[in-house]
Amino acid sequence: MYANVIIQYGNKAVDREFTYIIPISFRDKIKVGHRVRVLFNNREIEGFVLEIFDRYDGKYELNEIISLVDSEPILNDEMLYLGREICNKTLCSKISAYQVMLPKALKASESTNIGVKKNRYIVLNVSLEKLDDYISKCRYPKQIDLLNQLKDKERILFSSKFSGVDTLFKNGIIRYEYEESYRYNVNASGRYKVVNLNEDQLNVVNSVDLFKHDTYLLYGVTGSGKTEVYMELIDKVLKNGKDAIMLVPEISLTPQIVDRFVTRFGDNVAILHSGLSDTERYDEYRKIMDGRVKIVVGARSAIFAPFKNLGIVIIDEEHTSTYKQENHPRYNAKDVAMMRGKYNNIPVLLGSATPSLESFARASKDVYKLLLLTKRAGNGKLPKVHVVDMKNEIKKGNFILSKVLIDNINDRLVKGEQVILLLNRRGYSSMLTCRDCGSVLKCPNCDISLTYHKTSNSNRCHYCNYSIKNIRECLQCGSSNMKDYGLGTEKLEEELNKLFDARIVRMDMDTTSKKGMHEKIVNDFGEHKYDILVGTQMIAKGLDYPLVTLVGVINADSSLNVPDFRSSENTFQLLSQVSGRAGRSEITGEVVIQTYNPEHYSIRYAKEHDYLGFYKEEMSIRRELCYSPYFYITLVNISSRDYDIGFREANKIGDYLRKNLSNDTKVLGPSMANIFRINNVYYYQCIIKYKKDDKLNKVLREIDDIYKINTLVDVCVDVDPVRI
DNA sequence: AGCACGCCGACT
DNA sequence: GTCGGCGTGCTC
Repeated sequence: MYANVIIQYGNKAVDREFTYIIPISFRDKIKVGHRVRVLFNNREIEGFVLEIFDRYDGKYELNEIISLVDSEPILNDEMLYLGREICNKTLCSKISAYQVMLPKALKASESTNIGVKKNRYIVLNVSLEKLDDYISKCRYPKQIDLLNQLKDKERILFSSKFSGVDTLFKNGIIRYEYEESYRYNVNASGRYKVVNLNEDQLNVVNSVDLFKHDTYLLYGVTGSGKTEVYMELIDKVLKNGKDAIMLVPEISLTPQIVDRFVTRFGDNVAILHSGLSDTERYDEYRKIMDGRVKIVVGARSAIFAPFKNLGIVIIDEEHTSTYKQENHPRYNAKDVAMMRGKYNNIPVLLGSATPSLESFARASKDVYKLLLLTKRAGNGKLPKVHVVDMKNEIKKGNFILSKVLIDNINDRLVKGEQVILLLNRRGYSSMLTCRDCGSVLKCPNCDISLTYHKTSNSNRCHYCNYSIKNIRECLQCGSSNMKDYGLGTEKLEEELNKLFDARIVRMDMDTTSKKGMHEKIVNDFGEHKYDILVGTQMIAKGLDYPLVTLVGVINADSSLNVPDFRSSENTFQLLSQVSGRAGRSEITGEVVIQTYNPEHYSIRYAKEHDYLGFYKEEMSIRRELCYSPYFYITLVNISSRDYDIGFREANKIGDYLRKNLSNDTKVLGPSMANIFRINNVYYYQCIIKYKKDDKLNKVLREIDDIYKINTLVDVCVDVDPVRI
């Protein structure tokens, strides 16, 4: 018997199956999906069995498989299917398609020592008579105490508090029992209660057919109680004896949402997010594998939860780009959800207050089934939105905060209510320029200006992490006449401290990089330890604070000026989402949006809470410019450390695409990428727009094959990119 | 990724 | 003559 094995071994050139002989000793045990140890190129490594067969006609002298790593296969049939589909759709390497589905402890690699934690229990090993006999002769009070405890307890968890336990063990009085334990546990806070659904919510729940595959789009305004709907559906799925996956964006996987699920479903829930250590992640994964939990709540990779009887997949905030992995393999959890939906014949539910144009377009063409929640659950009103034209404010000398916003903040502080301020740029100021020679302080490795961070007194590159401390003089002309431009969260925080006598907390990548800080800020703000929360877009999603009645957006244009065809959509979504943080209880909230483009349609429609209006206008632009959802987009990224080689090869690739793809397919470029140079690597890109092109997959694979052995140029295909 | 094989310059 | 430079190509 033979097995085809795929291994993780550096170069893309070895991303194929290699054949090994299955030794007689485990012929009856080995299955497809098993993790095995093999000798490859004189090194012992791990791989996955993808095929088992009886006859080998090839010409190689084969090695035997050394051993099985685990007693059961790591990849089940569904995962093997998902791996093939992901590889096919995203043009990634085969091995990465399988590895990405697994926690680190279960990946095929050279060595892992992430083990299973076991609890040790002390159990009585002799009859009660013999025990009494032993106690009467024993001179140690601590041992006697322990033995007396064992008289009416089946077992006692081992602890270092005891003494002489090993002596008792050696004397055969007690024995040890071991049991697997899980390191990560969350308990309900008791802050949440299970609420009854209103009529609208019930209608939505009842519209979902749990016994066949369909994709549903739940379009529900902020605060309409989508989470309650999700939980009710999951409850029904559980009652049918099936399991559920619920995806949320990483940054909204806060203790709040976890708490709500644990409150309702207890220890039936596993949590998967990037904050877990490798061992914790492994434990959560094992809870799923072992059937100890029926629900997983998690970020992107939780879509691979190895449930054997999946009943529903729910994707909250479906419009967010975080479901797409931005590095290899570039899979989108939404696509994987559809694959699992079809495979298991179960519903997939996408939910959002601002659905992506792609999803809403599919819903309006009945490809997805549209479900609606048009009212806020507690009959709360959507907040009133003021748009402030900063061009006028600047004339009045208000550079950072407008008068309206200052007045409103003061008003809330007096009333003891809370304020959230969004500024989508971290750091202190966005650039440092010399007033004498006009030069801008730039990253030496990237085509981008350095951001000044006052807390660390350094100028940092947000792309390559380059950092230079304490710049007082211009590096070009030596002048000390330096001026910083642009506004970041640090400077805003400083300004707020000057203007208000309030407790202010800042939440951005810089204040949340330490483990647990994100949760701490979220919790502390929730307990009203602060009055004002300042932050980047990570504050826009999911947070639910009844005391927040004012939301301010400081520079609404920052996401508008990004050169991406989705910048209007992203801006509209961000403004709508952050506005939704205001007035979630009885008190109606207010939102102040500061902008230099008050007439821009994404700001106008966000002001009116008019998703449909925005949708229609944006769709007509997308149609005009041949963008998604009217055309599919695939990006071919070409990068090189050598400017000329990159340019030459990018042009070759552009020509090749134009020559070999269908006539109705449009190939743009190559052009220089948005940021041309990052870490001294030059980036070019070709954009492919198509409605249907049977040749595309084949042509892209050809290009991939040619360049996978080229060490000077890197070619990376991104199907359905979320960013251009 | 490693590691071997292979074909040309400066050395005991 | 040989030791070793790292370019190319293979790994079951």
